[in-house]
Amino acid sequence: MATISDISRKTGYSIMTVSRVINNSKNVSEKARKSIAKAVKDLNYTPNAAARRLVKQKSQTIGLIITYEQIFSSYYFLTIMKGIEEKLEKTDYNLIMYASNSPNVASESKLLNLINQKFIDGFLVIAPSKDEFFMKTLHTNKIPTVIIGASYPFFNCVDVDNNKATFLAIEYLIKKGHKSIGLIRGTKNRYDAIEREKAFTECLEKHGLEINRMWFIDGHFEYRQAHLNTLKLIDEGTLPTALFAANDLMAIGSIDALHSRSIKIPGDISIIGFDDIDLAKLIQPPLTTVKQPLYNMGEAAASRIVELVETGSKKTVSQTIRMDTEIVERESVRKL
Amino acid sequence: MATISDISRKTGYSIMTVSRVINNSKNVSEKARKSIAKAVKDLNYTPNAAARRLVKQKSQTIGLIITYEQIFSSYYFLTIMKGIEEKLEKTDYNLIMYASNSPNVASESKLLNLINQKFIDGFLVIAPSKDEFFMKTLHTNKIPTVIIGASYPFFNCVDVDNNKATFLAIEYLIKKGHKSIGLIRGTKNRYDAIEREKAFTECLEKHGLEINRMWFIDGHFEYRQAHLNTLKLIDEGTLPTALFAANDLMAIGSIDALHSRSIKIPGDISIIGFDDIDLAKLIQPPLTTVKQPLYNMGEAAASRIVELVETGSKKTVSQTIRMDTEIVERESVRKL
DNA sequence: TAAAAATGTGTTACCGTTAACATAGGGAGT
DNA sequence: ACTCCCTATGTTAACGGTAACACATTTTTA
Repeated sequence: MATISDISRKTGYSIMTVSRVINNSKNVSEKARKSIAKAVKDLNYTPNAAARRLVKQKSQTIGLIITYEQIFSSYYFLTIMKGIEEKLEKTDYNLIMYASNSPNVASESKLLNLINQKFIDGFLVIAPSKDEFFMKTLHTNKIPTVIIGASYPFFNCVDVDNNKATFLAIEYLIKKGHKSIGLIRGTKNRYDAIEREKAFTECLEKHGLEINRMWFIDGHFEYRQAHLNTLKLIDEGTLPTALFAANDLMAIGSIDALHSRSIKIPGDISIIGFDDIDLAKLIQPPLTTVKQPLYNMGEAAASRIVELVETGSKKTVSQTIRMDTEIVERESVRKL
Repeated sequence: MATISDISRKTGYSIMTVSRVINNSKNVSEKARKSIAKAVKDLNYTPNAAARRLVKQKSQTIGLIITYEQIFSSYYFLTIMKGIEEKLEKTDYNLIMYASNSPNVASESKLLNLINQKFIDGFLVIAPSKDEFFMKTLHTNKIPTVIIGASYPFFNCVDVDNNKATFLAIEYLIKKGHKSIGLIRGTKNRYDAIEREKAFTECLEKHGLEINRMWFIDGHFEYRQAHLNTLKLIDEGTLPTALFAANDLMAIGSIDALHSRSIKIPGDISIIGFDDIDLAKLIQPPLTTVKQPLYNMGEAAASRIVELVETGSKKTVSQTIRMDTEIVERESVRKL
């Protein structure tokens, strides 16, 4: 592989001038710039990352921590990831994924080593659950970190206002004339699930509607659990006229279950989701849902972590960026 | 962060002796070793990865490429990954995950840069599909690579014998007295799916049993597709007495569908899976399946890639390691 | 007991890049 | 014409480690 000296030798310029061209510094003549650029191309040169890291004392790479549960509810996570990747692509930063829960990733010492060895400069964490042990490590060691999809105290976060978004969904249903509304809830130890469930009951209370615990379906943010437990409700209980699912995957699981029992959507029951994953518009009927700008959240988080890393996280005050949500009206909710 | 010179200064030994202790070289006195080891601990020293990479011209890291489909069929992939991680943990190598299909990962140039910049030393790829574009790049550039869960020509692979494993499953069903057997097939462009389907028809032919195309259910290796399409078969067709699913996730999707139509397993229909994922033993009835030693496959692949990277892949001849499979008898198949 | 080998330790150069400083030449201002 | 400053370029010294070699000192071998 070609090095900076090869370019230097080939063009007759010193390595420093070559370095300047590569780094787009100024004070380089147009002539030098051209000649060196050509040589870079001809020799197919790319800067040696290790050498750069060594001298810069920075790795120019961001670690993305995901937990196993995320991998399961994959659309959600993939969309965010895409936003992160494409934003980072425009900067000088690389991305490394770490799957946590596996015994040897994200352990306290591992995490610190990554930072200390200048292996990575900062972390992005997608929707950690409430009691995630490594979050404490991240916090006490002041490691540059941005969280996506959860509003963790003391951290930089990119999140939606779950309360507001849930009110949006429920009041939409109410406006459509629904008075009996059920909830398909997410994983119990996740912030988003907790906040949405809380907002759900608050909203119903506020509008003086009955809160019927029978209509709380455990979905764990998963397709299968939502499906199975919806079936159970159908077979053993009575149905509300509308259902609010804390994510789209569960909404879809529920819809499939309803269909398999010949229950029409939205004819017999309406359903609204949360997220607006790709699948939402592809299923029958297309799913009405609360859109989270997942892709943009990924982008925003990427920008923020780069900012933190560049300015030094110690100097900046933690802040949480709240993204807007909106109802995407499709065909799974009908007016009563 | 402490460096090797800090240790040197603190202990009075030269940096070279310190380096020797850190790398467990011999020709170091017990006294020096102890004194330095203590200082290492006291100063919480860890070697700077960038400096090492620079001088060694190696990154000591392996890239794991997974495609988005893998993320979906997550148990399979996670088990393999765990094997990889835990094996690599015992060596001096790090692991970086790359999710392909995202536009900016695994593109030709990106892949080459990773290698050229000494950012990673070699790749591990989990079950790439037949026409995966980056496999060509990997091959033509002679990049150290090991494939898991597919037998790609010209590559180092760790795989099972899908033909043999499928025969095992089908002949098990036949031995139990089944004569009408259906297939839940996987994603069409994946080697494992293709091989298992081929073996399925061959085995039926060999035993003079009818091959009924109506009983071929498309499952795409996914829970939901298998579920939906099983429902379709139940509602619109007749059922065989047994079903062979090309992976467990589909078997489970199918079982859930059957159950929701009050069809008893194994009473009314038997079903056998493939993989032996964790969920297999947890569902009702516990799933009889062909066990793939996924964890061990991950381990074996990790060992192999390290071997390739250390000895230089040019010198070694490609080989595919075949792991054994076995039937795990549980309760989803009954004797007719 | 002298020569050879093994052991423990240090010195130096280098990996590829960038930061900081140095220098030479050309224009502008007075 | 003389200083002053800007522009383009080069030189040197790091960054933190390892390899190769050198050199005592001790141990083994003949």
